[in-house]
Amino acid sequence: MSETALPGRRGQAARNDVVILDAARQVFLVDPKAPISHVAERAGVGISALYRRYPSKETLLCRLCHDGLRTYIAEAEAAAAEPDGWAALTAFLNRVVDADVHSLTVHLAGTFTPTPEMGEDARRAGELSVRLVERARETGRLRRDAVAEDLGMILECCAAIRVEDPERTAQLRRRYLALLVEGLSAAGGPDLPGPPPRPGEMNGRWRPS
Amino acid sequence: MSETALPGRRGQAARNDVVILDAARQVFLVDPKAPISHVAERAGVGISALYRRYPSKETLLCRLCHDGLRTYIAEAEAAAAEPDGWAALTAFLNRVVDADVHSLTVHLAGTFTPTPEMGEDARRAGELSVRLVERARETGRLRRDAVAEDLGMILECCAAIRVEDPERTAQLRRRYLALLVEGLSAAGGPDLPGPPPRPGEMNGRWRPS
DNA sequence: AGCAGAGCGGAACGATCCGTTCCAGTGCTA
DNA sequence: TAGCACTGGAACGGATCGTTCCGCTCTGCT
Repeated sequence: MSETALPGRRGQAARNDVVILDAARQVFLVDPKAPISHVAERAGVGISALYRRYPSKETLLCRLCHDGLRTYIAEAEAAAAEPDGWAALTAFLNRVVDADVHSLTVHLAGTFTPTPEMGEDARRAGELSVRLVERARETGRLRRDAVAEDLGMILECCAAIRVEDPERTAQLRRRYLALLVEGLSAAGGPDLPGPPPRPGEMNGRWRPS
Repeated sequence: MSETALPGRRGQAARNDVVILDAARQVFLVDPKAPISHVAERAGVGISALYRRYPSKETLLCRLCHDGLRTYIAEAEAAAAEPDGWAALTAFLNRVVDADVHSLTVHLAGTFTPTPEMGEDARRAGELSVRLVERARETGRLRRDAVAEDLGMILECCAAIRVEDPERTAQLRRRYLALLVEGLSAAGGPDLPGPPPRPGEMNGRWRPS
């Protein structure tokens, strides 16, 4: 925040950088197919301001998606520092749901061709998820038939919850995440039906469309 | 099925009636904004065959949506006949998820102006849901802070699960529905966070767009 | 003070898409 | 055989959207 004091044209440009990114996040969160002009309007800038920064819509989408992936990784690494494996898992899920990372990363996939670096990050995210689930299982509070790939599906479920008011959306998502986590912790219950999700099963979207 | 034997032009027309409806369901399930030509292709008929039956795309969408609503009601009434309240609720949820009714009814809302009859049916569906939850609560297996409106949200969660293969999609949905139901049955656990969903809170879509 | 140019707003363009209409063909049915 | 219900699919007109372009402003440097 120390550079918000920058005055003049440079300052406006620097401010626009973040304003545009914020607006894009909000707009594409609500409608992944929104036209680029909506982003400009929401940001209160002209279309030129967008095209000065990103050579195409695809580039902007890619940036947004990659940012989301990085947030996911950061939260996973933060959770890894938590000593209790169960608390680490639940805190991680809550943070990721609150940050609305999943909508951004997943609902945008398929609208652009991913960079190699993103593939690398996606793999790293996968590894961290596995580790998180392993540690949670070791505590004995996680049901034994849960797998790492369940995390993505659970996040997908929560991302589906959406109402007009963003704050209320967050509240409701926490409610159903709690329900799902309660289900995850049922050690005594019956096994979950069906074969669990396989790695990469949900990623049909990642081929360039 | 007794009329599939009808030969000739009349028979083709009768067969096309159901083929078109089936195709429309499949297509709009995957992409609610799909063009009408996709439906025609999937059905293996020309566009005229569609417009002979429905005066506009909106009419077809409305029909699909209303059919889904009726299925919901039918399943709810069937569940009401089940003597055990908990079994009634879980069976109902499984049937509705399997029938993929929620995607049709909800993801299509807002793309047309609902008929008064649909409003009536929607109210009836709401009443049946309340009754279902009440009976399940009386058995003591349903957590006390669950409300009828939770059902819609749970269905929304399940509808969010979707992979390429429809059969596999159904399997996975059952898995996460089981997780959610397990959470619903946790009588001893902590209360769910946040205020529960209010009636009509999820229905911002029902205004004509 | 004056100027080069970075940065900007938004109109204009061209491509694509999609709902709907229209017409010529086909094979029952009477 | 004449009429007609039904059909396939081309054609049309309108809307949408990504991108380009042009004229303007205001800054930072000389």
